[in-house]
Amino acid sequence: MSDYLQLPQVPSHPPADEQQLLTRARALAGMPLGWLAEQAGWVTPDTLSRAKGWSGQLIELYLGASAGSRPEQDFPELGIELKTIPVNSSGTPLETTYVCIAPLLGLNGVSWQQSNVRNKLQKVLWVPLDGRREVKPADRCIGMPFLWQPAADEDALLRADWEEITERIILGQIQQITARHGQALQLRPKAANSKALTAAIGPEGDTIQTLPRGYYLKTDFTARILQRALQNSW
DNA sequence: ATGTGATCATGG
DNA sequence: CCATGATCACAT
Repeated sequence: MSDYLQLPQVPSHPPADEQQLLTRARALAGMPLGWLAEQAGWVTPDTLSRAKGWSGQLIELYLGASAGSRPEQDFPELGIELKTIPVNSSGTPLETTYVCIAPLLGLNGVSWQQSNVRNKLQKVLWVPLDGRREVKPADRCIGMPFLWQPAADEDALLRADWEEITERIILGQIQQITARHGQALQLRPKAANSKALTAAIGPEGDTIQTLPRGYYLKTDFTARILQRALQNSW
C-alpha cells in the first residue's frame, strides 16, 4: 500500500540499480512541476524562455542524477542516459532531443560503435512531460517514464545518419550540412549564439573556424519511440 | 571555449 | 504552421 502512495522525494544518493531508478521515475508520473519544485525549495519560473533547462534539471534532482555538465551519461554506473521530452496532449514530441556535442576533428577511423551518439543512446530513460506553451510551467505534469534501448532497425537508422554526417565532416563539408540531413539524427548549431566558433576541417583539408554543432534526434523518430512505449503499456 | 540542461522565434 | 537555426543559463 505505502509503496503505491509514496510521494516523490529528493533522494540523497544516486539510484543503486535500474529498478530503483524506475521506481523513482514512476513516482513522478502525474506530478505538476510546480509542486515538485516547491517540495524541493526551487522557484518555478513563469516562462522557460530564460530557464530552458529548468524542467530537465528538476527531474535530474528527483532521480538523483549527479549534477554538473560532465560529458557522460546521467547515471554512469547504470549506463543510463536521462532525457526529458516535451509532448502535446496526444503525446507527440514538441521539440527535437539534444544528444551530444558533435566532434569535428579527430574523426578518422572512428566507428559508429565508438561514437558519442551511440554511447549516449545505448539505454535511455525517457521522461515525457507536458510541454504545451499555453500551460504555465508550474502546471505542466510529468508523464509515465520508460526505459528504451534502440531496436536493431532504430540502431541502423541512427547509424546510417551518423555515418553520412561524419563522412561529410571528415571531407571538410561541414558548411554544407544542414538540419535537413538525416532521417532520425540531425546536426544543428549548439552554441551560446551564432558568433561562437570552434575548429573544423575546411574544404581544402585545412583548419577552419565554424559554429559548434550538436546531434539531435528528430521528432518523427522520438514520436515513434513514444508511441511504441504507449502501445506496450496497454 | 566546451559541455550540460534544453526551448525560443521566425523564415520558408 | 512548424522545423531549422539561434539562443539562454550555468558548470567546468
